[in-house]
Amino acid sequence: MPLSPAPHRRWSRRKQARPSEILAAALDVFAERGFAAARLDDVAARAGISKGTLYLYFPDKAALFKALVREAILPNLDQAEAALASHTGSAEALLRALVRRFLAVLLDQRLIAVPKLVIGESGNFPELAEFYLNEVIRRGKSLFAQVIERGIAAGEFRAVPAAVAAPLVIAPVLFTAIWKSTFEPHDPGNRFDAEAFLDLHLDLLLHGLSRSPDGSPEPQA
Amino acid sequence: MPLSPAPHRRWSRRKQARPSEILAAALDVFAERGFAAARLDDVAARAGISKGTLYLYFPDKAALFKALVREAILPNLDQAEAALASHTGSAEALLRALVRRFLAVLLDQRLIAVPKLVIGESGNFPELAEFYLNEVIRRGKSLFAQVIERGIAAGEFRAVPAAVAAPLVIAPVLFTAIWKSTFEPHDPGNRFDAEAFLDLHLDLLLHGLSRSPDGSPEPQA
Amino acid sequence: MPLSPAPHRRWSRRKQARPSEILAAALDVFAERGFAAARLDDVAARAGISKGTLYLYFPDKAALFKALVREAILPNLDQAEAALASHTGSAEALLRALVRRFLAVLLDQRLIAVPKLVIGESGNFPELAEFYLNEVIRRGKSLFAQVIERGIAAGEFRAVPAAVAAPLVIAPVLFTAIWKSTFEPHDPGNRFDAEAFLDLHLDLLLHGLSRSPDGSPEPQA
Amino acid sequence: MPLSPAPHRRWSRRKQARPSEILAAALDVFAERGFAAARLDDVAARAGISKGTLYLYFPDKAALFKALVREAILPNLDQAEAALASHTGSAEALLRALVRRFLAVLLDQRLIAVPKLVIGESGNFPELAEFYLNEVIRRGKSLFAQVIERGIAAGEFRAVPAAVAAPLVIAPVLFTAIWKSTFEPHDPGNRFDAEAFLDLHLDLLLHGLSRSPDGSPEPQA
DNA sequence: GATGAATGAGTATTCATTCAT
DNA sequence: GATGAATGAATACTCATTCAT
Repeated sequence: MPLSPAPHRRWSRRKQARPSEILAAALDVFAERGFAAARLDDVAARAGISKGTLYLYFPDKAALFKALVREAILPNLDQAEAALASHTGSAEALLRALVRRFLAVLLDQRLIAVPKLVIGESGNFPELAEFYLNEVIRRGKSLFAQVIERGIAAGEFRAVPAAVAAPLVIAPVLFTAIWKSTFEPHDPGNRFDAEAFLDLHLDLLLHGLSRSPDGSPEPQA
Repeated sequence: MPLSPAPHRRWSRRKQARPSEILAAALDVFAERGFAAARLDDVAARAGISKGTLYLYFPDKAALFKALVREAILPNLDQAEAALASHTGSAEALLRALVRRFLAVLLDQRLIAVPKLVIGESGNFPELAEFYLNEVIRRGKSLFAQVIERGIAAGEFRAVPAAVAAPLVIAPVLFTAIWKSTFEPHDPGNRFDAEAFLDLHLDLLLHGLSRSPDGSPEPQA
Repeated sequence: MPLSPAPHRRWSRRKQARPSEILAAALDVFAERGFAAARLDDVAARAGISKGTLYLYFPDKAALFKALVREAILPNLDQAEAALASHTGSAEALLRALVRRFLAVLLDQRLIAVPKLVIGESGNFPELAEFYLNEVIRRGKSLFAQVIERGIAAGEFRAVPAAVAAPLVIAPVLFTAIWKSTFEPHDPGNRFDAEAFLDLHLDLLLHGLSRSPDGSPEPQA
Repeated sequence: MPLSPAPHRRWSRRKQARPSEILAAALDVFAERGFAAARLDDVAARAGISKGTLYLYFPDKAALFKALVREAILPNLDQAEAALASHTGSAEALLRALVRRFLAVLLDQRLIAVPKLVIGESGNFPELAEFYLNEVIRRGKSLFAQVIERGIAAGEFRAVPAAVAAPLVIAPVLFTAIWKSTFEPHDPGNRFDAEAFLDLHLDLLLHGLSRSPDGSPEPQA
């Protein structure tokens, strides 16, 4: 749990907790307003500190943004990589588990706001896009590529190019998270059924990846 | 071609051309900076007019944004719906054609900026998210759902729930367009191979959708 | 009738009528918004012409203001001076008549807006204050002073200094007009009873002015 | 003394003093330019602060205006009401004292600018006119009406309708203050003799109000 | 003459950042 | 460390004025 959404335990030294509290507040505000429209006043107020104190911890708004990306996302990648390393079951089971965990993290921790911010601000903050690309996306893509390769090696999957297939696993997950955070609040009647959507996604995908008993041809790269 | 990227005309009948010229400029600036960080000065400068002239055509920044969505996106939907109505071949061929056309429009006309803007600004402009949801997304989703239903009716596809499957067709296309506009500029070595990616997407998808001769089981909803 | 509040007679040559129509529109707009907040767009729209046409008749906003003062007020002064010259009855009757006429003009023609504008803009347009002082106020004050002097000369009034007393006649009239245009619209329950107010004003004033042999007031006619 | 025209204090406890300093500056600028033409830059400069600091104390221009009305006028009304409550002498003495005090406040503190602003901006800021009507004018009118009623009750004055007569007391005072602030600066030769004017006003008025020994008839309402 | 599209200087307001306390 | 008052650069928006048609 990289961010501390709770007011924090009584006995914790404040100075230790502050950065995380601030980042949690920043995530909220950035998620609601976007980067440019987010006001540091609001971040400070939500973190329960003064605006000046913000600058004791983060030199400027962009640094706050970067720290948020770093602290919010990377631990989840560490966790997923550990899961990959320790997994012993089938590639399909691992793929299903990672996809569900991926979506859960994006939604439960409101972390979907982070890629949305990166996407929205890549024009204004190229270094952030680069950082995100190198530290987050590459690792995530590699993670799923490894799962696919493991499945191919084990004879579970057909020999698709893993680097091309990996984003194909991810895209509907991101789609779901973006949808739920962007459109569902404005679409009161229709809940987006993420379960059914991801079930169908995984079923079609795994069906397509599976070595079919009838010897259906390998899809071309 | 809803936007006129062409520079200027003679010194008359300008009033007709202005709105499109302004919207083309606005698309550029919004795409580069996002909504909140875009300066109307820049839009005006890029359209070759003064700031005041902007306000002769659009009452405020939000209206400019809305008009952009309207004029840039809707004609493409009209076109796609016409293609659906007049298509006589297989559902698969139609699906492949629409997906390619969809991506081409997003990239060639830089229109991917529009959904990115909507996503980034939905917190600040809820009415815009609603408008986009109702006018664009619903129609697009319905379009692909109809193609799938047509395939099911024709016996080409298995009986998947079309409303759930439609976003599954779309997600990788949006992913590609977002990737190419957001990350590829910062990732000079690695070109994202959209061709290969969409080929694999369509192959796996159509494979999964196809009525297998051996009577493989229908995927559960 | 210096201003033309009506759309104008069909047969009138427009070029003749235009300036008056514009000034009538300007009076409306200035009365509603004050000088600085009045928009020439509104004046033009209300006059039924384009903004450019305004500049064919008046070089700038200040000139419009000055012309308004000139055309709206001076004819009424001419009229009042003519009434003074031709009057043959008692000074009291003349005073009463002029006071009532003064108020009626201010209210009926919405001319109260003009002194209000002069008062409000004297800091920004010193020349206008000077013009109004010299062309309007001096003449008005002189007018009432002459009536008082005539009354003194005729033995109707006591020998008060006429130049000091004249503004004393005027002040409650202006007060009434300002009240009715400024506060009565926001005070729906309470109509300001201008009749009773001016009656009391004139009664007390004339009572105070009246020549009594024993130093006590003579009963008024 | 509600406004602090004094320049500055030590470098602390400034937050206390700021609002009054700002309002004093605002009174100056509004008095010179009117509301719409006043620039907040000028207010800030005159208050010795930056433009941004203004917004720390007043949310917008209209709020500055309202606060000015509130802080500048109401204490004087409190004072006058206290004087009325504690006065033990004749109604005439009280009336004379209040009238002189009224004028002195308007001129010494430049407060005449406030009713001039209200009059000039009532079209643009109806709520301000309402506020001024309810908080200032009603109380002021009631104040003078009470003095008159006290005089009637004590047998000093004739039985005139006090609510009608009260504005009659006030009108020449306002006239004087408006004159001195609006026209006297542009009329270098002729000083307006406020002393003589108010003397004559009070003499005629009190003469008219006084119970004449010869039993002259009460003026009709 | 008349129009109204175009202009750009002008102003209210916001907000990231600083710094004296 | 923490505060929050102060700053001023930045920007959306307005409107008097001009001028090609």
